[in-house]
Formats: sequence, C-alpha cells, structure tokens
Amino acid sequence: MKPPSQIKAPLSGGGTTTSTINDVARLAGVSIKTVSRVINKEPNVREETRQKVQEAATLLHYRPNLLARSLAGSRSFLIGLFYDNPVPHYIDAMQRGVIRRAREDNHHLLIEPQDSHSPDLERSISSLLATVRLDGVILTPPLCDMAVVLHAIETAGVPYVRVSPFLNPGRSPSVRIDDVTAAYEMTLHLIAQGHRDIGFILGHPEHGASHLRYEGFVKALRENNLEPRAEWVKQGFFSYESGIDAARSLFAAGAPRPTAIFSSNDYMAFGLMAYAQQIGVRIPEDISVVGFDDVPGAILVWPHVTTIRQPVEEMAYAATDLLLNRATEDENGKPIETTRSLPFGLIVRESARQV
Amino acid sequence: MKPPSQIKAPLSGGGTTTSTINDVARLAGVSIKTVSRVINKEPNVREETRQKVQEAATLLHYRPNLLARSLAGSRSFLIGLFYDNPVPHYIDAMQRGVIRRAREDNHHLLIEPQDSHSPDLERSISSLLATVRLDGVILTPPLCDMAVVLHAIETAGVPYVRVSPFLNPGRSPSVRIDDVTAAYEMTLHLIAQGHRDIGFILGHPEHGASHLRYEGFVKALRENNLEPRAEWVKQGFFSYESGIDAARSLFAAGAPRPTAIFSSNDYMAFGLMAYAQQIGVRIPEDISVVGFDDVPGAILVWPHVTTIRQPVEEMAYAATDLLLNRATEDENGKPIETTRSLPFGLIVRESARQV
DNA sequence: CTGAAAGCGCTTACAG
DNA sequence: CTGAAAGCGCTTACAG
Repeated sequence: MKPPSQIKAPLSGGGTTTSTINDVARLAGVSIKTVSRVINKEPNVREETRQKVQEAATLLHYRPNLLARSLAGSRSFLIGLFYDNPVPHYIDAMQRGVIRRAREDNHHLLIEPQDSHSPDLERSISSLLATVRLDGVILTPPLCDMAVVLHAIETAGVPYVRVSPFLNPGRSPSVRIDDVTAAYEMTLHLIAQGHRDIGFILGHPEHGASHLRYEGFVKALRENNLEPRAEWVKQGFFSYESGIDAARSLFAAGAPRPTAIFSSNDYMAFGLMAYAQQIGVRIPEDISVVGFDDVPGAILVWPHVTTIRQPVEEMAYAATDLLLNRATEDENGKPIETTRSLPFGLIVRESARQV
Repeated sequence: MKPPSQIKAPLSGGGTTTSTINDVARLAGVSIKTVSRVINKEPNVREETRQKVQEAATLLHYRPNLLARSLAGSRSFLIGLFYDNPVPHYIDAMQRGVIRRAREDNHHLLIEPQDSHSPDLERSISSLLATVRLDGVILTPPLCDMAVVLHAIETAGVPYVRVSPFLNPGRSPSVRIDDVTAAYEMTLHLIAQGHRDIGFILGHPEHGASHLRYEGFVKALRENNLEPRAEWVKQGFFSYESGIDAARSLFAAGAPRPTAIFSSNDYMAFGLMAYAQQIGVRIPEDISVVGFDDVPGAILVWPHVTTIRQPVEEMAYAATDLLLNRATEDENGKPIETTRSLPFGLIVRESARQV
C-alpha cells in the first residue's frame, strides 16, 4: 500500500521528495495525461484546464523528471560533445556555445573527451551511445574526420553535426569558417606589406584545417606570381614546441631567411617568436610573424600577434542549432547537406609589418 | 502484441535497435533479475549461470540503459560540475580530473556553468536538481562559497564536494591546497632574494583564495619584522585588466616603488608586466614580479613568471573520489568533515630575482 | 542461488 | 477536449 503522496516539505536533515506528475494530476483533479499535455505545451487542452494544471504544478514546484521522460519518450534532452583537443580555450568556447543554445531548449550537455589515438575508440563510442541515449552529438577535429567515429555514431542512429570537418563534407551537417579564404586573406595582407619571401609552418596533418590553410596560402602566392619555397615550408603539429622546432630549422645558420612567416596557428607562432628572441632575431623588425586562431595568449606575448579570429563559440552555437532544429534530416531520415560558414576576422596587431 | 525481439542487425539507413535486459535473459534462459545480478556484479549467482549470462550479453552487445537504471534505482551515474570561472585553463583541468575519476566508476559528467550574479541562481539550481537527478555535484569558487547555492543543493539532498572553499569549511567534504602556506612560501622566497619592500595585488574579493593568499603574505612579512604598506597593496579582480590598473597606481609618478610585487594570480601579473614594459620599467631588473596559479601563459610572457603551481586536475580527481566513495556521509547521512589538502609547487622562473 | 511482481515517472498510441 | 492502459528498461523488495 503506497501512502498518498501529498504536498511535500523538505525533510529536515536533507533530502526532499520531489513531486511527480501524479501529484500534480491529483491536485488539479485531472489525469496525468492532461498534465503531460500542459507541460509539453501540446494543443487540445481547454484553457481552464490548462490553468488549473499550471497552478497545481507551480504550487508543488513540479519539474518533470528528465530520466523518466527520456525513457518513455523519444528524446533525452542530452547533447554530447566529443573532442580530443589540447587547447583549453577552444574547448571552453565550444562548450559555452553549445550550452547557450542547448539551454534554450532545456537540454543539457554531457562532455565526452576521447583519445583519438585509442585503438578502442570505435568501441568506446558505440558503448557510450548504447549506454546513454543522446539527442545528438557535436564533433570537433580531429574526431570529426575519423571514419570509425562517424561509423559508430551513424550505426547508433544518433544525429550529429560536425565542426570544421575536412573529409566527406556532405556526410553530415556542419559548421565551419572558410579556412582557405582566411589564410588567403592573411597572405594577401603580408604581400600588401611588401613581403615576397614568405615562410609557412604547417599545422597538424591530422587536422583538416592544416591543409586548407596551406591551400589558401599557396593560392594567394600564386595569384601574385609567387611560389612557396620548400625550404621555407616546415611541418608543425600545432604545439608551442613544434613552433620552436620549425623556427630552429627555418633560422639555421647560413640559410637564407624569409621576411615573413605565416604560422598555421598561434601557439606555433609563440614558439617561433620565443626561439627568435633567443637567437637575437627581432620581430617584427627582422621578420614578420602571423598566426591563426587568436587565442588569448596572442595579446600576452610581445609583440602582439597578427592573426585570424575564429568565432568558435558562435560555431558551437550554430552547430547545436542545426542539431536541435533537426534541419539535419530529409523526409527519409537521411542527413541533408547543411553547412553553415561563419565569418572570420583578420586581426592586425604588431607582429607583422611593412618590409 | 509485441514482436519477439531477437538478435538485431543494424537497420540499413541508420538506427539500430539496441538489445535490452530482456533479450539477454531470453538468450541465456534466465530471468531478467539474474541478468541484473550479473551485470551489477551482485553476489549469489552460480558461476555457470554467470558465464551463460555473460556470453549472451557479449553476443548481443548488451549495454545497460543508463536512463532506465537511474529511474528504477538510486543512482544516475551522472555527476554535475557547477562553476562560474572565466579561466578556461582552470575549467579544463577541473573537467579532466573529474572525468578521469568518474569514468573509473562508469559515471558521466554534466557541466553546468552558472552565473553567480544571477538573482535566479538558487531557483535555477533547485530546478536543475529536480529535473535531472545527479549522484553528486562538484562546486568550485566562487559558487562553493555562496549560501544560496549550498542551500539549494542541500535541500535537494544531493551530495556535494567543494573545491577550495573559504566559508564554512566543515559544511561539506572539500579539496584544496594550502593557499596561506603557498603565499607564505612565495613571500619567503622574495625575502630570501633580499626584497624588503614588497607590494601585493589582492585577488577578487568574492574568491576565498584572495584572502588566504594575502594572509600568507602578511604572515611571512611579519615573521621577518616587516609590515605590508597600504600604498603598495592594491585591489585587483584576478583579471589582466585589473593588473594593469594596479600597476598604474603602483607606478604612479613620484611615488616610491617596492622592489618586488606579489600578484595574487598570474593574469594580473601579466597585466602588470605589460604596463611596466610600456612605461619603461624593466622586469626583473627594476622590479621583481611573481604570480600564482601557473597558467599556461606564464611561460609565454617574457620574462617567464615565477609562480605557484596548483594541481587543479588532481584536486578535481580527489573531489570526485570523495563523492564516489561516499566517504562523505556518516551513519546519519550527515556530511562528515573531510578535507584533502594537496601539495602545491613553487615554480621559480625569471620574473623575480635577487635585489 | 533464482525469479515473479511491482514500480520508478513519464510518453505513446488509442479510445471516447 | 480528456483519460485508461500499456510500456520504456531497468531495480527494489520479497518469496522461495
């Protein structure tokens, strides 16, 4: 025999009994189905009934239990953010953007950092998706370009949106900036400053943006009858340390030096600048340096770094918007090609100047 | 009539039917209760039965549905991280630590950034906790020192652990470093370098650490027969900009200057250093500067900043450990005073030197 | 050592 | 416009 559950007072000593849909129904004198209708703003409820239910719900501080809704219904109100990115600033902005949009629809965010090099990656994602039903997943590089990741998510039948994907652009909805054009404009900026001998530090090869940025660089060069010189194009991995390494080989004794260096991201530019300072190469007097991303450190180092601003938080917001609007599937439930390209910004500071 | 659910193949076109406890029970020829026992590693199952169930589960790729477990049982496998902190590096480290420990027990992390200045804070937390049942909550400054926040969580009866709390230390289990001693040792370090005239930039007054760090500073001074000088103690707010403001008033024309400045965190030290550079004050030649936290930027600026390293990720791990071990309640369900204090590190770099 | 029943708090499909 | 029944996939008490 279940004791009638009435209006609850907080139990002294912690622990409250929360009221349920049954409590509201009883107090309002309707069925739980009607309460459900009111809570979910379904049509076909008499205004008077609606008010009665509303009042009862307010009085009891009723909040629908997410877990129960998920189990019974088709939505979980949970969004998953999968990433493997060592840059806190990027992750932070992503999370803010996703949460801002998710909250508009009463969704919550589960963060699921993954090790993109784990041999178990696919199994761990499949297992995760079987364990906790998610309404959708947001994927950032490099995960968004990994076949096993996409396969696991598609197999589970969970909608997903990718941020800055490189491979299979039409495979899912996505959000990006135009990395090619951004790098193109940055290169044009250097050329406009009189630079002809421009070096380039490539990004991590597993990140699609690395290739796109280099593509934009080369495009701008060629349009100006210039060619990238192999000895001035160095492989980096997006890290501070790899920027130092690139600088070391770029500034090798005796070798001819470019007058400007375009680093595929800011951290490598920082490493490069630190190394330059150590060996007495002045920036921007001796060499101009530009980066990409506009991380917070860009105005911490001296000189402040000329760079490209990527609206990461807005990209995350847009990705979540695509997910929640379900503007992602056609009538057959197949993902439709939806790509939102957001504006970037060329931020001119002091690390590059007229040659 | 429900069609018998058998071994499932991925539906072409996306969407798999996942197998349930019923499928496993049927295949193994046992009741669902027995499957439940095996999955939850409960005792009293014949080894032979256990194996049969295990095999069936493996064959069907069975993963217990988290939502169903939560609804039926007393655990949700969800941990909430509440914060309102603008420093990405800190949040990132917190999240990593929590997730690392949470995964050991198959828990997931829901992140719930809050606006600590919102008038709705208490209601929004209460509502959140009523909506999604959490197994526990981790609280960081400044939220961990807000009465309304603690009240909302306690009323909901959800266990919580605080990181670096200042107020009511015994009110809940917590994890911290000894900010007083850290600041004390840093000050001693400066004194050992011959500094007697030491300025101090206070942290944000809403963060408990601000007061503790100042306390350690004063303690070290007094033990050496020194006194803080009011005109050299400036209010800051943990931000880069507030460091600039502090520097501006500290370096006001004509005023006597300290030989060293202890900034309550690194960002303010960065602001201070940038301002110093602008007005031609050399660091560390003219003035030594030290910070606190060891954020990534500390080795980006020049000179690299002498600072205190806080093991944020380990603190988060420890906090989650306290939560999951339930070493947090006594036999009456009241929280027991458990505080773990983790070691900090004095990181000596180039921004401070012998006077 | 094992299982049948009830129930967690909702939504879904139906019936009226 | 409203409701009674069934069921989501588990766990909790109980019974044997």
